[in-house]
Amino acid sequence: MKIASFNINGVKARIGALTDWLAGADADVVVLQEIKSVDEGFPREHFGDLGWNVETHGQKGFNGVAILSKLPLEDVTRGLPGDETDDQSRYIEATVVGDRAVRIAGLYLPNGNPAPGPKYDYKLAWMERLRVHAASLLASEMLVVMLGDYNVIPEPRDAAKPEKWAEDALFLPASRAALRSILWQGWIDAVRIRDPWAGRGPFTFWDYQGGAWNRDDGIRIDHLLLSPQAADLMVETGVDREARAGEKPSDHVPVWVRLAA
DNA sequence: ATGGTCGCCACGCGA
Repeated sequence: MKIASFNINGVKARIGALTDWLAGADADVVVLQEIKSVDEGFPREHFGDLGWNVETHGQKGFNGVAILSKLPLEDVTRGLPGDETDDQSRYIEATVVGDRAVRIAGLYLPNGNPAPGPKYDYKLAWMERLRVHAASLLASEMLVVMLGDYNVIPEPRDAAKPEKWAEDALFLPASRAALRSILWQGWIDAVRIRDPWAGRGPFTFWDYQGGAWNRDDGIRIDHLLLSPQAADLMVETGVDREARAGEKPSDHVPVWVRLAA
């Protein structure tokens, strides 16, 4: 089972790029972030005609997440537990059954800029809720893949120019510590362990501004976290860097993992 | 030091 994450920065603007990527990706399950659409506005028929089951958790204008799956999506839940007053659409979960059942958790973690400030407070509070919920996912002992746009640069080598991000919510010590506190529960960062002693990158995001792509001034903020049971079945992982060079690209590229499940 | 680019949706906001 191949499972991918793609922050598409507007599903309506990305129908072409997303369709093209899907045609060559051989993915079974794809979680999307920043669909920037309400549920009714999602091009459900377009992707349905291509054989995808679609579950969305949309929002007007901003945010919004979705899951596309070739296999049926079961036990779908929307929203991150822990705060009934949080009305931002950033989290969706579903189970996909291939050779084995895999729990898929798709997330769009708050950006948090400017920091300090209320947006950064929201980011850290959201990460604390994610930490608590992630622990319950691990306790389930299911195969779990928790993936998406984490909006956190884990380490200096995950940025082309780490010094540029020193004051940014994506790289502040508290953001990195909060991500580590989740990882250290026992999650496996699939792209990182592929080559644990490698140098910089691979990157998953290049800003539209300032020619960041042409300078390869990127960061790694889209992550695949695997439960130990899922990591045992990991056979391959990758970052589809070439998607950033396509027509009308998102500022993020897909990341993916293949499980023997 | 500043402005640089997108998407959404029709204006400024969020990233």
